[in-house]
Amino acid sequence: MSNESPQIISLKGFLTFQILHELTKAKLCGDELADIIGSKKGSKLTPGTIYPALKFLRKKKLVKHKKIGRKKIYTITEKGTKECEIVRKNFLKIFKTVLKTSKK
Amino acid sequence: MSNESPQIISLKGFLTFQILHELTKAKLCGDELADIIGSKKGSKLTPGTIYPALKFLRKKKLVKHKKIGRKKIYTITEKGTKECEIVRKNFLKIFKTVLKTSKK
DNA sequence: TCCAATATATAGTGTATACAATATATATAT
DNA sequence: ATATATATATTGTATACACTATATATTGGA
Repeated sequence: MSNESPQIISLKGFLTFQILHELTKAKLCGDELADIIGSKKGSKLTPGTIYPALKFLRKKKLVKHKKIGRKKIYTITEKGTKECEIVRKNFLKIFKTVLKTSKK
Repeated sequence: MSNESPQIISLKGFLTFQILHELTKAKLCGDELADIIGSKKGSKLTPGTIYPALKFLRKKKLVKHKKIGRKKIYTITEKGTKECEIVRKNFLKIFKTVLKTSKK
């Protein structure tokens, strides 16, 4: 009866890095980030996931926002851009071989 | 003044995936895995990190081992191989764009 | 004006890392 | 044979994510 555990190993992690990465490409509000990042993993991120992460990034001054209507449009700061580059470098160092292993 | 806070965003995560990935390339004992995975992030994984992770993978029958002297040589199982391929596919879906952004 | 939809936010919980400290077993060198 | 180094393992603590559930604020339309 559907003992279909979809996947044993979870891919939970690196959310703040993903947010910063998306903000290097576009200005987005929380809800849009929840859509974009969620679509890559199969389901939209819930408010309880995205907003605490944005709060953390704001506190660390890696992102800032401007209120437009009821939305808060987020932008990456200069500090955030630097941070994102450093983290990306470390990320690649760790996962380089995982990525190269291209399945035919 | 070295305000060199090394990195604000952590890259904690995906350890079991990393272990499985390494075991698709070679048979290794726990200590060797701690070395290899640790070297990619800058410091060797401690016993308190690597052994619980191996215990989890054993319980899930994604890896098996053979005792050789004081070492336990780990091998990925068929189930583990399948799992690793699924997880890799999802991993790439999530982080594809991160990786493409190659810094010159 | 007031209601529904949108967007944001917090509280509480659980899991997976990750560390230090400690313990135990085995192998190797002397 | 015994001391030292190696390898495995557990305990306790801490943190980052991510979820569900609930709450708040704001906007735009009826």
